[in-house]
Amino acid sequence: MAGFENFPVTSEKDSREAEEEAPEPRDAEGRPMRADARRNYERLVMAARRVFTDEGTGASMEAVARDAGVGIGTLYRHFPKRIDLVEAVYRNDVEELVTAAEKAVANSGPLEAVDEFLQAFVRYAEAKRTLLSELREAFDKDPELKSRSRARIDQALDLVLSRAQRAGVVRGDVDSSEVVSMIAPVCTSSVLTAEQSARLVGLVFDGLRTPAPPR
Amino acid sequence: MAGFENFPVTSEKDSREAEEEAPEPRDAEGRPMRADARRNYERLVMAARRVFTDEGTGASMEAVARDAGVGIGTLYRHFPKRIDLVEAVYRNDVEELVTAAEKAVANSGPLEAVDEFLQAFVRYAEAKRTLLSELREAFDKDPELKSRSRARIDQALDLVLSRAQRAGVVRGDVDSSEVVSMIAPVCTSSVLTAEQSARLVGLVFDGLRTPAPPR
DNA sequence: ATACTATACGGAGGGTGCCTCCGGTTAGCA
DNA sequence: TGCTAACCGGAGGCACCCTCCGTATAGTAT
Repeated sequence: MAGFENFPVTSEKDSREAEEEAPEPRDAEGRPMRADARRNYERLVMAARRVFTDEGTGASMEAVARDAGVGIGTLYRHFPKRIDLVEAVYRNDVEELVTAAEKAVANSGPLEAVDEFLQAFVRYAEAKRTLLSELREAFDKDPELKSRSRARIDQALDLVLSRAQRAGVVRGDVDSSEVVSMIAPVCTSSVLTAEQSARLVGLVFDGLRTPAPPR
Repeated sequence: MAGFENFPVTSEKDSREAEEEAPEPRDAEGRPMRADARRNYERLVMAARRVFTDEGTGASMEAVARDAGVGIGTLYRHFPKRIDLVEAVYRNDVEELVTAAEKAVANSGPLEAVDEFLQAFVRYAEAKRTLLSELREAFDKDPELKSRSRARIDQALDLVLSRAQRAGVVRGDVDSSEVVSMIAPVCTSSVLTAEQSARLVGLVFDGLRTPAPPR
């Protein structure tokens, strides 16, 4: 429906059903994408992210195509409807959040990793703000998009959170889903500025720490 | 800028500067509006509320004009830009919230009035959800719109809240602005359904009661 | 290396929506 | 009842979303 279903950006370690290591991007029919098609697909998602963050909802498809250096027809070949492009950008942002969690686990201490991930989440939500209404529409059209993305974000946070809990630096009576339930509305609220959201999430971080942080 | 500045719906008892009791609606230059103009203005706001709630952001100006039974030119005479119409609907909703508070104070007991107002607030916020991004734009264009509306809502809640506090049925260590700060993000959050928002506001209401409500 | 074919590319153009302009009509007043 | 200022309404300009189809190219077999 939305052009290409799952553009593999993440490197899933999920061994539940190791059907195939698929580093090769494939199109809807399962055939590998042609090199030029893949190049343009990636360019378009990147351009869309730039243009949407710069111009908000008012950004035009033509502007995205121009920024990507491709024709308007190419854009619509990959993303039949405007909402499909919004969805692709969103999926990309979610995957970046996941890799941010993986990087934090790999490169930072248990507590720092939590802080880094929460900051990444604030940035992620900030970008989401401008297209909030269009995302809502995408969620209405495809409810699974919302639940799957939410599950993926919960997993990502769990990666850093449970590690911090095992290390004893974060209180053990919260799970990642609860934390996301708390910070997601704060970060996407339309009545708060980005700074206020960031501050509130900082308070949540302090609340997670154990023992109590120095005042 | 936005057609007609302050369409008098409320009956302000503010005696700071009683320049004139103005039940007569006036246009930008201070002259009274012609009867047909006033009729169409009101029809347009009502029609816009209907159409926006039904069709969301995708609603067209033509649809509003049709629903109001006026020509497209008339719509643009009153509301030069689409955002001006959104703003008018929003102002109208805020004023209805204020009158809801006044009615609750007049017709219900101290505690029931608080509950009624909170429920009215949930409905108000629910209607606001669909045009959230456009409202954000309106706030950016005219920051005073946001602060004035917020102040007016705070006042409205204070009407019912302080009465309940004087009656001893609501804890005294909260003020209306705090309560609005708490429920506004909850009600406009894009990650919660309307039912979840209503439930959470119900919890806030329980938390306000003193002594603790029966479980 | 070359030829073939499936696939991708890109721009012209249709349809819709926001907004403007101006001639016809009507409310308010003497 | 007549005058004038103000209002009404629809045709049309401009921008944007999206479609269609002829052209160019990647991938493959010889």
